Amino acid sequence: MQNITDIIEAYLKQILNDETKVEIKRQEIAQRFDCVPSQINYVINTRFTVEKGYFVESKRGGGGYIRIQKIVLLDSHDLLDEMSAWVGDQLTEQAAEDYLIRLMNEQLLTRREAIIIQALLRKESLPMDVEDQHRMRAHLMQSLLQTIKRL
Amino acid sequence: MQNITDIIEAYLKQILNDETKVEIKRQEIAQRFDCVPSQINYVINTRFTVEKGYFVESKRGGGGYIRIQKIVLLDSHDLLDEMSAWVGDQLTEQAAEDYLIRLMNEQLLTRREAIIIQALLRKESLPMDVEDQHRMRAHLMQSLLQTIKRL
DNA sequence: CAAACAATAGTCAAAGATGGTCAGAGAGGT
DNA sequence: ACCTCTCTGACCATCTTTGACTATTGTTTG
Repeated sequence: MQNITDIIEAYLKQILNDETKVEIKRQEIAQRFDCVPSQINYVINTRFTVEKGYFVESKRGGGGYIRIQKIVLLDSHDLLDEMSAWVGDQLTEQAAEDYLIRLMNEQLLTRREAIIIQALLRKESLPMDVEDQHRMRAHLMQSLLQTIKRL
Repeated sequence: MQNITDIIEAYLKQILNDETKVEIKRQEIAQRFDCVPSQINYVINTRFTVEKGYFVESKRGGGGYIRIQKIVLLDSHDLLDEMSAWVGDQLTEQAAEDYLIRLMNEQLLTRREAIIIQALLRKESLPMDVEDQHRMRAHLMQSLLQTIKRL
């Protein structure tokens, strides 16, 4: 946890523990953490994705900002359908993990269940070329989401 | 106990006596023990395997790391190995179900977990021809059995 | 009001920072 | 000699950091 990305991520998430949203000025944060402004975009693109449950808005020009919000979905059934749409027909290992963590946070899966499924979705469990792995992983995730609905 | 591998192994295990996990930087350790970085991979691949009771995670790039954790093994370890041998590399849907029921009866899986996994092993979840389904199903079952060992 | 200027944020590709793999050389034991 | 385990280094994969260039929005000026 010594790279800037993790530090900035921690900083923003700590704020999000209290507030439901955080609004920043890219340049300001970049200065505070002594990095280039585009670093902030990197943090947001890798740590505050939809898969991880965040919604990001921004505006350029004078008075510009970047706003990050936790997504709160009221109905788990909707969440499952939404996730299903997000997943589509291709899924990387990292994205799969993010979805599982999300399902855990929404208490739709236990930690143990998430760990088991994660293991099944790892590349080592999918003996095929990378393209097919991504398709296979997405397919399994879709089955999972549909199954959870009926549990 | 003169070779570097054994020395590094001892060093890491000594830390693991106090901590439940140890996180290292490959390059750092390699420098401390004056060897090439890939030596560390060798140590991990030969001394900190799942079979020996360790779980290893890593991340590349800036802020990368290698994390080693002790695994608590169940006393059902032997059963799982036996089942693994039985499964082999081909598995029908019915056989998979039987194994899952067995795992439930042994209290190694909850009912919910079994249902979820069964859904993932159904033919509808494995979009490929029957031959490949059987192989894929076996492969996933093997991953499952190995995963249960370290839960 | 339109044009120019200022103030922001976004994109992308290259460079940097790590860890992973693998085949072959080296070492030690039988 | 042969076999197995260890060690090494070239090459690969992945994640992070940086900066030049671009896009958008707000403000000032002619």
